[in-house]
Amino acid sequence: MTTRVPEPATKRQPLNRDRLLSTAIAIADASGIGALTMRSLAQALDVKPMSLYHHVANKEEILDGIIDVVFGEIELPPADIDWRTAMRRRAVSARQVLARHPWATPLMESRRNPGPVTLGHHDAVIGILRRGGFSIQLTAHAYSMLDAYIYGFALQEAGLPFDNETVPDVAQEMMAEFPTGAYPHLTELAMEHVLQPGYDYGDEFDFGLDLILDSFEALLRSDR
Amino acid sequence: MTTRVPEPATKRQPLNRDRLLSTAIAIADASGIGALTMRSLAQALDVKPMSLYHHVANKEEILDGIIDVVFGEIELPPADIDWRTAMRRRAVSARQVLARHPWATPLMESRRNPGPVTLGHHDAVIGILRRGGFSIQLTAHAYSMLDAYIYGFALQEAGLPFDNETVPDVAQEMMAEFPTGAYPHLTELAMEHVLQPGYDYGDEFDFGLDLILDSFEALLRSDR
DNA sequence: ACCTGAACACCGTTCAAGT
DNA sequence: ACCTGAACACCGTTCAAGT
Repeated sequence: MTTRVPEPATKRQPLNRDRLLSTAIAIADASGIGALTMRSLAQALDVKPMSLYHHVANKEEILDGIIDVVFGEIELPPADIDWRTAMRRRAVSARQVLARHPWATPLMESRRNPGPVTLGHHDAVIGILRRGGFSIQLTAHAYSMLDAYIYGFALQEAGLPFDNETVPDVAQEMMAEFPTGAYPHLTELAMEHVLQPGYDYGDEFDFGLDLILDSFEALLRSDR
Repeated sequence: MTTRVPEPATKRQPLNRDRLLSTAIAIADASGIGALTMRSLAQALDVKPMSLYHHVANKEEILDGIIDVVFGEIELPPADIDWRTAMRRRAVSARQVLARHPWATPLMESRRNPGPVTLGHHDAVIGILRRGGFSIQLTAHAYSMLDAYIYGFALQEAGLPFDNETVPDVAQEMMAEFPTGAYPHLTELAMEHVLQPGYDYGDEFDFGLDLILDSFEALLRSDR
C-alpha cells in the first residue's frame, strides 16, 4: 500500500528569475546561444513560453541577466593581497569562465546594460590597482589593456575549430585544402609548432599575461 | 520628345556574389547584424529572397563571406619594411576596420571557415615576423598576443554605450542610477578621468600596442 | 542559367482570457 | 499572482515551377 503524497518530490518548482537565468545558461553551454530561444527555455523549465514574460520583460533582459551571472563566476581575489597576484588570479579565472561559456564573450559587445555584479566586479578590480599604487591614468591603461587581452584571447580560443585532441586532424585537413605553395608561413608554423607534441594554444595565455604584468610593474616603479 | 532608351542607366545589374556580399556589409554597417536577413538583403538587391540561393548555399556562407571581405580591408604593409613598423601599421588598420564594422568582431568567434583573404592575411603577417628575425616560438607568441589585443580592444570599443560626443551624458546617466556609495572606484575613475576634457577611449589603443611592441623588441634582442 | 510563388517549420511578442 | 491559447509579423529554407 502506498502512502498518499500531497507534495511529491518531483513537484514542479515555481518559476523564478534565478532558475530562469541558470537554465538559460545551461542551454547555451550545451547547445550554443543560437539554441536559446524563448520556446526552448520554456520547455526546459516545463512551462509555456508566455510564462517567461512574467519574470523578464523580454529576451534582451535574459541576455543581460546571463552575462551578469557569468561575471559573477569570475574570482575576485581578496583586497589585501598584492596587485600583481590579484590581477593574475582574476585574469586566469576570467579566462576559465569564458572558456566554460564560449557564447558569452561575443555577447559582451552588444550588451549595454551592465548588471550590478558586473559593475561590482569592475569596481573591485579598479580598487585593487589603486591600492597597489597605480595613478588614475595608469589604472585606466592597465585595466583597458588587461581586459582587451583577456576578452580577445577568449574570443580566439572560442573560435578555434579544434580542441586539444583534434588539433592534428583538423590542421591536416585544413592544410590539405590549401592550393600548392600557398600560405608557406602558415604551413611552416603549423608543421613546426602547432603540430608538435605537447602543443597547447591555451599556454599562450600565460605568456602574454605575464608580459603585460611585467610591463606595468616596470611602469609603476618608474611612476613613483 | 524623349528618346527611346533600350538600356536605361538604372537597369538592374545581374546579381553576383560580390554585389551580394557588399550589400550585406552595407546593411550590417547601417543597421546592425541583426538587420541582415535573407529577406532584407534580397529587398536591398531588388530581388526575391530565393534568388540569393543561386549565389550562396545558405546564410552561413554569407557570414563567412563578409568576414573574409572585412579581412581584405585591413592594410598589409609591404614586405620590405621593418617588422615593428609593419606590425604597428597592420594593428592600427585592423582596429580602424573593426571600428567601421562593429558587428564583425564578435562574428569572428563563430566563423570556422577562414576564406582565402583571411588565410593570406595571416600568412603575410607571420612572414613579416619571421623575416624580422622572430623564431617560430616567438612568432607564435607575438601573433597570438597582438591579435588577442586587437580583437579584444575592438570588442570593447564596439560595446561602449557611447561615442566620443555623448560620453558625459551617458556616464552621468549611468552614475545617477548607482545606489549611493556603491562602486566608489568606478565613480572616481569616471569623474577624474573619463569625464575630463580631451578624454578619448581610442587613445588607449596606442598605449597598449606600443607596450606590446616594446616587449617583443626586447625579447627579440635577447633571443639572438 | 537564373529567378520566383507558395509553403513549412521555426522565431519573439501581444492580447485577452483563464485559475 | 501566475499561467496560458491563439494569433501576428517575422525568420531561413525547400520544392516545384516559371522564363
